[in-house]
Amino acid sequence: MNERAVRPAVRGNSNDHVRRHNLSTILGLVHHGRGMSRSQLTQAMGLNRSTIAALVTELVDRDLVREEDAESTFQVGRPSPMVRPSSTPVGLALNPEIDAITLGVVGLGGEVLTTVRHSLTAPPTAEQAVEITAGMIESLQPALGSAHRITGIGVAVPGLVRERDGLVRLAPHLNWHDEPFAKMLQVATGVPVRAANDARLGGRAESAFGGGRGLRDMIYFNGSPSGIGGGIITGGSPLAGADGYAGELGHTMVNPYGMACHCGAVGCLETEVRRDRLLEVTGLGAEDAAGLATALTASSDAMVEAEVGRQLGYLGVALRNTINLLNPQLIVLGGFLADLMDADPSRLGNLGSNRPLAASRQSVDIRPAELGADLLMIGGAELAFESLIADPAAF
Amino acid sequence: MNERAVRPAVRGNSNDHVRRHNLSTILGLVHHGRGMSRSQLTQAMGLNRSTIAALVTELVDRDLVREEDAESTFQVGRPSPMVRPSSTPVGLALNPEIDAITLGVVGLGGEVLTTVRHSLTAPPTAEQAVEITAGMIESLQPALGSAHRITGIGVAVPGLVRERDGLVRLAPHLNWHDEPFAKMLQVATGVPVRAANDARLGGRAESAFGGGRGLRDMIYFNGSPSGIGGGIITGGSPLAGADGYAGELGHTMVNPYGMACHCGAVGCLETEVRRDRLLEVTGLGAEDAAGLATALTASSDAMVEAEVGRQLGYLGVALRNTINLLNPQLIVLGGFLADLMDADPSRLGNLGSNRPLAASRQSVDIRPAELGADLLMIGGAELAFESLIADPAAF
DNA sequence: TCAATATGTTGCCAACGCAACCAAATTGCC
DNA sequence: GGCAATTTGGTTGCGTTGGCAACATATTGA
Repeated sequence: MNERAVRPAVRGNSNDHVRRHNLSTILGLVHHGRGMSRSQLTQAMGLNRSTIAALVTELVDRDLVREEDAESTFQVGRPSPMVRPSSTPVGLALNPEIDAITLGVVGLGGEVLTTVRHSLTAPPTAEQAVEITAGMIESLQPALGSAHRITGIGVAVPGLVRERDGLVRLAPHLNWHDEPFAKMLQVATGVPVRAANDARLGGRAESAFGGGRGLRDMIYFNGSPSGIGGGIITGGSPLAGADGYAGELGHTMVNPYGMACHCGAVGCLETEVRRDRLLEVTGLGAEDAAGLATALTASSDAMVEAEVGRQLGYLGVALRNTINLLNPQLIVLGGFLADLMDADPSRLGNLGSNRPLAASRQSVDIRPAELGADLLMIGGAELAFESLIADPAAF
Repeated sequence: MNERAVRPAVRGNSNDHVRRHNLSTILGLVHHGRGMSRSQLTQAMGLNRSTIAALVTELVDRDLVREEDAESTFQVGRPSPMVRPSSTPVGLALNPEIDAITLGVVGLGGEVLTTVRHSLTAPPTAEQAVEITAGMIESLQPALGSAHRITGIGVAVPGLVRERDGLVRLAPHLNWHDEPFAKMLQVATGVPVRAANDARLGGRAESAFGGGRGLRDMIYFNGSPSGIGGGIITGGSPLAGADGYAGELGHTMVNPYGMACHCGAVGCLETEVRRDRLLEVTGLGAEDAAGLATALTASSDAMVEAEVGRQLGYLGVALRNTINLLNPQLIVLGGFLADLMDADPSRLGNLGSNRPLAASRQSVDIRPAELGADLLMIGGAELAFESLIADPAAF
């Protein structure tokens, strides 16, 4: 709650601010809870019943939430109507990758309505990605019809993104350097665009709708074919850092005698813990990656066991460091890191020679991710909904 | 139904909260800025002049701030009076150590008014520390007189502290285990007590009044005789983690083939980067520690150079990890880590094989601490003032 | 049937911050 | 020295918001 001198604490009419804050809080609760009864809202916010009623009515009028008949709660008393997200506002989530561009239509409440995948034969330039995306949105328009309203586009970029303005500083696999992607796409589509690192958005998705629901301090580790990234949630909100680059868990030093990383340093987590090596030792191809988890647990091969042990050891170092540094309640492992954990669940449970401080260790749980393929769509939509939820009355 | 008794996770906002928030913001600005003119407050907060006037008047009536004649600004227009922290409210800062207990009286604005040091021949038990502290406060009372009012006590503990309730989980050098120190001291003195890790409080002090003034994302590394700790500020407020244990930078893994740490892990930063080794190679005793900086820079001894290089290398690993993880604007080195940096300033400037990601590296500055001996007194007082600043009208 | 727990609606009150006005104080130009 | 321009302080009345109380109503379970 500490306001800093550098930024105005309050702007404009503060009566408006109260209203805005309350509308925002209700919409946020309904969005992240996928629906709450009025009495739950009243309790959660500590406001008067009549105040909640007035606020909910305004959100209904603005077509941002709708009220449904009460669910049977088997409780004494008059049932409280459910307040659910309206299906009218939708956020678009975009994920440009080397072999495809994926676009999702996501409703409030984090429900993925549609996903469209545009396959590519070569990594797209930023210009191509903008053009293709604009076309995909164009072709979605009839399906969306007038029943939906697009609130924004959230782009999950496999690279470093300056979140302030959506400048892609570096996306090595796409070979993008300093591309003002958010601005380009906004000009092309006329829709507000925000962009962020993909793993960071995955973390937001797991925090909002996955294993981190309701937790204030969690860390998401994402293992992708091209490396390891992460997203940190502290105090209930995503940790961005000065420019939005925070969460680069893949570049934690785990082996001083390890290989040089493409980032210029030595012994980074992502040079030691790699999906391709796991596929290699299990004899799988990149196209069989879905079977990696079963292959790892089923295997009794010594080579496989050794590689799994080696990688889990390095992962443990990174876990220990982050637990000591951030004292999270939960660590969520996504992508192939979840497969790796499944291959020897006890190993990460007691971190052996990588013991975090006992007190911090006691309060943390390490679990695989709950959200699956839709992770980045949900995370991207969080970005797309952000300004709507921050100020529902402005829409 | 009395909702105010409970503290729900998400709170709504009401008119009362607006007032409280605005009073709090003004008092926080005046405290951290050590005084601001009314017009500056108006600009910083974006509120109406008359509103600021009413708020400042209330704070003056409550004897939390005072108004002084305007300073000459050489600007056209009617001069705006300076709003400065009142000298009435004082926070007490306590720092129990193995060889002494230090108690400070600190005014709003972070001004250390008095410091009393009680030397010890043996590390105190928690009970002894409480007793001694109560006596020290008692003997301070006449000096304080009725002109000052104690708002609280903030304890800087060399160990792990659960910030929620001030339980000292482990203070190895004091040999305290699970001591409810804050509660004990509160019962003994009748004054609200909060406790936190010493390095975390050092970070808050540097953030509020040192090199981190006005920055939203910074990290403080503290090198003490007994180890390395740290404090993290993100988004303008201290990062606590689930229980307040966040910031244990001393237990970052920097050398997998290093020594076993007392924490149970191997190769922690604080087992490799140690003040006692620096004193040893420079031929200094523990009592000459103040001369360490000059000894290190003056020395041309190869042994010294090698040890400095070795320790800077390991420190670099920890810096790289935290920069990649948290993308701070500033890293402040305190204690003997500042001496270490001074011995070879260029070394940490370009981190060599410990290169953080270029984008994150560009936005970070690495500097020695600005605050000296009063660091923990100022940091402790921040804790003591916290509830006052959060709700000035309650006092 | 009654008690308990909800919601809906209405009217009133207190509090907040703002706009508008006038007064005051300082700088800079003539 | 005088005057305009500029900036801020002081005071008052206004609009908005949320809290609260009171009463009617809906639903469940004993």
